[in-house]
Amino acid sequence: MVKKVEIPEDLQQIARFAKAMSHPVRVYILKKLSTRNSCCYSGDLVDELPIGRSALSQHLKELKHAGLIQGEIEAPFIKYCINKENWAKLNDAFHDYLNFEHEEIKI
Amino acid sequence: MVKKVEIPEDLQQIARFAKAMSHPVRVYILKKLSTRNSCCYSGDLVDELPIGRSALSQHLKELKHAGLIQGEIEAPFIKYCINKENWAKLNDAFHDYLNFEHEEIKI
DNA sequence: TAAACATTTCGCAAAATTACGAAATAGAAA
DNA sequence: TTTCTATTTCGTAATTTTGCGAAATGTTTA
Repeated sequence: MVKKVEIPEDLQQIARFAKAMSHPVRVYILKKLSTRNSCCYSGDLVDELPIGRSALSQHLKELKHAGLIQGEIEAPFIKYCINKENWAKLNDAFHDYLNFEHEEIKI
Repeated sequence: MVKKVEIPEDLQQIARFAKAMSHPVRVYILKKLSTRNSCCYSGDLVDELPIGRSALSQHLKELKHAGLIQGEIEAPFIKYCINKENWAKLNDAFHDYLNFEHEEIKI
């Protein structure tokens, strides 16, 4: 008897978060913004990273769309910061998914 | 003065691990195999999951290629298990990357 | 107002991902 | 040996990802 399973929402959420982190540039940006609550401008990143402005812009858009960062207009710049609430959700989700305690089941 | 940065290896590794986890089916498989050191067959998975055999096979191949699972022939089946060593590396990498302690810098 | 600046959006192309069914492979059972 | 079973590989197609340069947007400065 076959019992097809709808993949649980928490695992689907892990996959969405993982997808947001599946490119080195996005991992770099998230690391930078999540460390010491720092923020930065697109221009800072384009100077550091080995990609052009429009490609960077798309990565920022994707992270924004995933809810992991947010941009605040500080003309003529846009200041990007981590979205603390959702970053915490990502942390919690991975914490639950991975077994950091490495607990062994003891009988 | 522009200082282009080569993205550090540890962040690139996070991106590779995240990519392996960027599809719900693969998240499901890793969860299943990493919990209670269980192993399973391709046939078990294809009965549970909403994809066909060949698509599943490709996901298994991808996880194998990422080093996260390994297959052992147990004819006529192939028994898939988590690769404990690399799964531990993934755990450590995410543990370092994410800030699970949520420590605040206190002055 | 015009020129300069920061960033995004558009249009495009190359490459990767995802999925399927058919065919291939390999071992087990008859 | 032939047949069955479990799984993978192949060929193909649709979709997504990634990146670039050019053009557009909006703001500041001259």
